[in-house]
Amino acid sequence: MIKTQKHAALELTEKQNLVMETLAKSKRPLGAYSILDALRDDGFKAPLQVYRTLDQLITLGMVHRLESLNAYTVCQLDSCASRNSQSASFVICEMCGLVEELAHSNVEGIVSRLLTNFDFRPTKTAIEIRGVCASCQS
Amino acid sequence: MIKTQKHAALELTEKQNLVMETLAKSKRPLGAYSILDALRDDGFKAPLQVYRTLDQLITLGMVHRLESLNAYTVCQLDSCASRNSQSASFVICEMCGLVEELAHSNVEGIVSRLLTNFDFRPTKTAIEIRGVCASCQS
DNA sequence: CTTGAATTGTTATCTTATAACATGAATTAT
DNA sequence: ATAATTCATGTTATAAGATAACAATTCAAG
Ligand SMILES: [Zn+2]
Ligand SMILES: [Zn+2]
Ligand SMILES: [Zn+2]
Ligand SMILES: [Zn+2]
Repeated sequence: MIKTQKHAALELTEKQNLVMETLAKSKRPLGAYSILDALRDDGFKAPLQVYRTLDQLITLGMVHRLESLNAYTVCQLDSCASRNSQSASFVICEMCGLVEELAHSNVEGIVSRLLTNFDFRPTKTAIEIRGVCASCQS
Repeated sequence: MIKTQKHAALELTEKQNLVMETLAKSKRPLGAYSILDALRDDGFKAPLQVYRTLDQLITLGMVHRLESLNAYTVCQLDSCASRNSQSASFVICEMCGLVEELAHSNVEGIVSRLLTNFDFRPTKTAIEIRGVCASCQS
């Protein structure tokens, strides 16, 4: 085959594209069952089809799971997909639901500083800062 | 009444004490249903009794929810209860299940630095760093 | 082809969490 | 004191999230 492995990895399957589009269209993170409902007419018939597709996209660093919401959102950065990053940091507005991803570069140093006294090798970091966003503070 | 409000707040109800003891006895975080099973003979008959008690203890800053595990653990610090802190940071070993809480003082500055460009007022921060602990690295 | 591995589909089930309503205790008003 | 209101707790039912187990399909060697 002619395609490089990396190139092939970037070509998403039909199902992966459908989930990406559904998440991208939504302004808010979606639960797996909301995604399922949105894609009932597109070949998704059971939760597992959604969960498997989400797992694939998460492994690619294109989707993240919001742990404190049990919900999923498209990655807002370039750096995650390019490094297949499983780690992501978010601010989440409790009033309007806004979710914004924090740049990777800011987070890395911070994590290692947090761990200075903790002989601990991190593999996956989840930072979720909940509060009130700029426009909801008025 | 003679007791100050603060004093009263520190006196836990029977149910709160039972949940605290159950969590403290366990070396690992527990799910709500595990707590329920452990306390079936002590008056807990439905999930909601556990969830309501957990909510109260979380509000007091004595228990934290581990978002990435859907599980609950006793606070390991003094600072959380004294300030009713809802925010907590943990390292979680993926090999042995060890959970260790990171000191509040280290985290606060870090969060505000993360938010320097993000006109965002944080109310509750969850940091969960997964990886491999010291003893599991051998 | 045939076989075995990997992926996908399907059903059933498990875990986690909350809604809705009932009951009971405590506080306040008449 | 008793009725009315409020607040906490109990109970049942159900929603929402996730996975186990197995069947069907695809696809690449041999
Ligand atoms: Zn990302
Ligand atoms: Zn907002
Ligand atoms: Zn704590
Ligand atoms: Zn360990």
